[in-house]
Amino acid sequence: MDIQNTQSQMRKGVLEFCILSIIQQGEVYPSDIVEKMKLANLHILEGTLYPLLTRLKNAGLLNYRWVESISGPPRKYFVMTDEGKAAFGVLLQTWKEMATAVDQLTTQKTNSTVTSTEAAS
Amino acid sequence: MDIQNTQSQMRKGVLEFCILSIIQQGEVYPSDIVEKMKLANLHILEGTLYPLLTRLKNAGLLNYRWVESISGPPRKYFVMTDEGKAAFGVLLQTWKEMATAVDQLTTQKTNSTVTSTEAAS
DNA sequence: ATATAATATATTGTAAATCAATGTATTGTA
DNA sequence: TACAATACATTGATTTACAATATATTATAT
Repeated sequence: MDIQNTQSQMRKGVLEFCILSIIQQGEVYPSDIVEKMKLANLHILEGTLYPLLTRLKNAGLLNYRWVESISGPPRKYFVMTDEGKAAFGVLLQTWKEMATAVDQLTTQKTNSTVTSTEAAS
Repeated sequence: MDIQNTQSQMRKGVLEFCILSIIQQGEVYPSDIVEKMKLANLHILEGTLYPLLTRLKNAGLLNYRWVESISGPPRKYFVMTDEGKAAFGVLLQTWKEMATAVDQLTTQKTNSTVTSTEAAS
């Protein structure tokens, strides 16, 4: 239990949301996603990404198509389904609301000490 | 794998950060925390909160003191340690950076389709 | 007095998900 | 022919939130 753990927890929470966002912006294959996430300082490993994409695909939010590559094996390019787009809209709203709530919660002023008399209520 | 799961993941990620924030604002006991989190639409259950507080206490970020209550058993009021305040400062910075990164990532424009020729690089 | 309700701290077992490590397959290059 | 690079994928371990339940204290109702 250290700070780094809490920091990574924070990043984990938005992983799926960010990945859906990246795919919504255009077709990508897993390495693209890793790279884009890295640029946003939200690192994700392949061992995390592949099962996650499979989950999202099985949930009907994503589809993929094979695209041949000259420099290696074929790639799975992922695209959003209509259901995925709708889900992303919901998550965007959730994110905005949560970010607002967290900002409010974390920028309030300090309170005073509690006495045992006040603890009576 | 549904949207609600992703939503709750998102909220989980900021749990510790928000709880540290609440305690930093003044002494509270667990029920206070549950209530304040509820007001921010970030629900947390006691089965989650107690182990979490114990973890934070063992990590040296929190301390507590017993305060007698007239209406029931004594309460554990939690306070931040100096180490906890420092950790909260770091997390606040992490949150701000992450929120900015996520906002940027999720408000970009849509790209075009990838051709197999472009997949050569 | 005794039982019940309310409050409060705490633990246990389960399920989900990330990560590190590794595996499998394909293509290009030495 | 062997090796390196690229890419998809799985496995085992660890963490952790949750639901359910346990334990204890105080107030209230009968």
